[in-house]
Amino acid sequence: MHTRRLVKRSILGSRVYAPSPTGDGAPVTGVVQAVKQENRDASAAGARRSVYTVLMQDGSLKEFSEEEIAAGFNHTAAKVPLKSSLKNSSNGAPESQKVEGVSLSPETVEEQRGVDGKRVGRDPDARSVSLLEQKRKVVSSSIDVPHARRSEEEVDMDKVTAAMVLTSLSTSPLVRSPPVKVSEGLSGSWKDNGSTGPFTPSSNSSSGGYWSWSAPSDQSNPSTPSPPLSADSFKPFRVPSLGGVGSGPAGLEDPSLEEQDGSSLLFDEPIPRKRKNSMKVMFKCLWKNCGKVLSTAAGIQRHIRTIHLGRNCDSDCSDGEEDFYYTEIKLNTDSVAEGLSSLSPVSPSVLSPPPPPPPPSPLPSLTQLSDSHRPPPSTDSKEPHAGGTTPLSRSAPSALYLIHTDHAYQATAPVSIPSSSSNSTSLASTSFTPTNSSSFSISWQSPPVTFTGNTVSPSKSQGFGEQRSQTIAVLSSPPRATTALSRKVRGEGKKCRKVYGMENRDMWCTACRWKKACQRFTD
DNA sequence: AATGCCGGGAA
DNA sequence: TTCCCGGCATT
Repeated sequence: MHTRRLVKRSILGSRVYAPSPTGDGAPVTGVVQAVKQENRDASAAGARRSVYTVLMQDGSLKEFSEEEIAAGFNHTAAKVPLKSSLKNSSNGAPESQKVEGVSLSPETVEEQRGVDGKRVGRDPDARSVSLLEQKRKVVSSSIDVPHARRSEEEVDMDKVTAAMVLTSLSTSPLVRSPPVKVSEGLSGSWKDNGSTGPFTPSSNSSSGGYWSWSAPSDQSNPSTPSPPLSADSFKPFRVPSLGGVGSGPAGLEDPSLEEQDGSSLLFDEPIPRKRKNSMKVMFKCLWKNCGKVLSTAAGIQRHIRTIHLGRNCDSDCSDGEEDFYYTEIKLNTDSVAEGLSSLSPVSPSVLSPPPPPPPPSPLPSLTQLSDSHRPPPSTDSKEPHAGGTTPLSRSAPSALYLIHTDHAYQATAPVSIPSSSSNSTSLASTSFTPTNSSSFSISWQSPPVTFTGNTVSPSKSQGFGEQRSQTIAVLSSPPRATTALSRKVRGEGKKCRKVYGMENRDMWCTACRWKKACQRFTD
């Protein structure tokens, strides 16, 4: 109760704009010294008015009606009041309460507030009496409250701004939430956040801290972002307002956060983060000259199964191999068609036009590519881009590539290596100097243009390995006997454990989970 | 020390 | 079969 009341009072002392006394329309600023209620009798009803006594800049006191200064409130700083009003409303404190505090029927004030969201005065006549004094008292006494509110409000605003920032960032290069630090080095981003401090209520840093689960506390363990932190940051806002513990809110957030974490975790090792768009999710067939894009996973799977794998049976006979040949892509806007055409072939970096934002992601990948160099790059090179899931899909194709040669897979020939497309290409083209093989690796990458998640069901992946091996065997014919017996030589490629990390063990292929030879990232 | 995975074993 | 894990080979 008290709090509430105080809050309302906070109006006093607020700076407001008021119509110029001269009537020329130029607003003047002043500080609210007191508020009077008129027609109290109307009390509950609504139509009451309040008169604000404002101390003008020139030292004079003037009275203004609510309407007269309302604009001023909104424009300028009436932050505090506004907030408080919000809060109050949420609390739902009835008017009666107020009354009790004051001798009068201040409720009116409350009502007003509710109406325009401004703050209100609180008081009745008594207050108006010694404006200054009262004001001071009020302010000082209620200082805590107002502050709290204020911070809350600010927080809210921060939320909004944070959301906006995130939104904008999401479009930008990096992926996921961490985007905040995009500009900085990938690695650096975490650090910075930490150093900066998680989230400071008062500053806008909240945007950063808020979303960046990069919680500082966890710096030591980058791989495990700390969702909790972010969750905590919320609490302050929500919980209080709700009054309840807020298990509800927390619960809501956690899930999402967790998801992010999961994905983020995947990326940790490779670092590459992909931007996450809010766009459309499509599934693209990675089969060599296909590039077909469908809007549903089921559809693409069927397509692959029937068209490329030549299987007639339905999903039940699917061993998951299809997963390997398609990838989930997010299209920024539209240009789906375009993307498709270009995608299918591989066009080295050049084509990439589709996703404007891709630049960032590519870079990382490029660097990595260089490392991996060599033809076999297939497996490694991808990681950077795709991050979690992608590797899977890509690896398959790539592997086939290498192996084979007579198969359709390989095809990637740069069908359209067009000149250079424009902007997007820059990134790829520039850094892309790696070996000749590069063309291959890239080709795959380009498709992923918008790669993001993956999530094709992980569970299936398992089967894929088997098939793949079969295919290979066929292609390569007799030579392979060697490996079969004796222990497999340790594969060079990354395995599920490495790619996903222990934290995401559930994302490993079953073989890896069983400590068997990895079926997903075979060498 | 961390990985990858074979050989076994329990459910 | 599915799921695990001891333990050895590799890195």
